[in-house]
Amino acid sequence: MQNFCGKPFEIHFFRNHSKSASTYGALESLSTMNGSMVKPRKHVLCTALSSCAKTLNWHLGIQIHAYMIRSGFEDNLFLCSALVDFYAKCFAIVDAKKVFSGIKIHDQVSWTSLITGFSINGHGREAFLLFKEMLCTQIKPNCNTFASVISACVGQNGAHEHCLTLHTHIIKRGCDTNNFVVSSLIDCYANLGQIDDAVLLFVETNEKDIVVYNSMISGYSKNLYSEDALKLFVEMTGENVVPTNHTLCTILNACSSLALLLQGRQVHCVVIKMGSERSVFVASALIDMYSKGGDIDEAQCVLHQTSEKNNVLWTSMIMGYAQCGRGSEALELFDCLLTKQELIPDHICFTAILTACNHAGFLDKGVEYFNKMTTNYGLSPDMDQYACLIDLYARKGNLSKARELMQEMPYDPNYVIWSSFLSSCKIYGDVELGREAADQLIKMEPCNGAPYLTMAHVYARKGLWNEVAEIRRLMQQRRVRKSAVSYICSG
DNA sequence: ATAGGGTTAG
Repeated sequence: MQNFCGKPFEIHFFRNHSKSASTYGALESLSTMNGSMVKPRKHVLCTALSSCAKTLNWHLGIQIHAYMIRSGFEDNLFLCSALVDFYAKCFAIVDAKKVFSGIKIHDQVSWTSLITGFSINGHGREAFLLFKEMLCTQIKPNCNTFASVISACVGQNGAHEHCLTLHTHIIKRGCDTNNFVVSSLIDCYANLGQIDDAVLLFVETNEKDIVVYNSMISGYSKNLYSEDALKLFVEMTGENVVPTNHTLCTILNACSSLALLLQGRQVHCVVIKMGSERSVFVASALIDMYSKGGDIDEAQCVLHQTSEKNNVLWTSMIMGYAQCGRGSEALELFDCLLTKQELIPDHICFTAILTACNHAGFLDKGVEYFNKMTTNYGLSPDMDQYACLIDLYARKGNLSKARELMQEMPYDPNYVIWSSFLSSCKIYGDVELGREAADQLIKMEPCNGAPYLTMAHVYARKGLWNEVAEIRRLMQQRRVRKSAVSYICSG
């Protein structure tokens, strides 16, 4: 048995993780043909290439490319488009571009394949530029093209303008009722904070599928309209649209952010009805929802009922303990997992355990974990873990050690770090370090009155009335407002 | 025969 390159084919190669029957069939028939020395026809190669793209079967894909060249199929537009798609999906965007440039006469599919390729490889700008280039040709974009180019624009610079331009073209070409296009547009508008535009589009769409609903629900959630997200979820259920795990996660997050324990429990019922508890995504959303809602025992139950546990689930639980002040339990769980080697901790695990130490005031333990991170697990701490440790020292009153760490760490302290440091300076009445922290904060956010007020408080406690007056003068001179938020922030 | 949407956790 020979393959296209003269080496034997490995049959098991075709029995990979392809999900669709057609993918399996295409690869299977290709292997059978190969065994019987029948030359595969062009359309078989085309389907096979598409399957290689879907299953990231690089090895077979490049063999098909080689075979195409040897058999004189190099100029076939169908095969070339499929090749562009294959290379792009396998992250070989340079090869995809090369094949695309070699095509003499393009069609909608070849253009769309490369636009999608740029998009999924994170080159949103190039995707949009290529789309504009396409507009200058005879070949007009269709719904597939629009769906790709819009999702490429999400989060890009100039997304607002691009979205407007695209929407105009979409209406002109009658693609504004296509669910693929609508869901991308909703996502794009929601990411721009233009929730009204997203809603307008949503209500004007007649036969909405689950993805369109999911886009709108997560759009609401992203823009902090969690109540609307929940309302739409209920409405969707009434329309007999079946939620996916993705829907449930989004909805549970909405419940978490509103600390809506009651509604969260109802969603938990839906989760059980759908048999979605096994999804680690759903389980971690549940744990998070119960933790934030204050029902740590229920969070524990969810964790225990989840058969496949991973880092995210464990970390959610540890963070849950940390946030509700059950520091000892957080440490106990973490240590137990390490001993049993059930957890290979990463940066976020350490943030969780350091948060637990911080909330419970376990300084020695905190230092121990912080050091363990590097010595036992080869992880170099990032800003978050430094922030925990610095805050831990400062809250315990060791301000100079905290200040030292801020200088030692390979990052510039951010607003949160300076701000919590200032709070500790206030508690322990350290004028010198407090003044430094306040100066830094004022430099970072000149209009925020909070650091001025905290410093005024520190000075007043020490009876430094001249300094208090100086602060008042500075605030008037710089027109810094004492907003309600500032009062709250200054503690 | 070839191309398309929402990727959900800490």
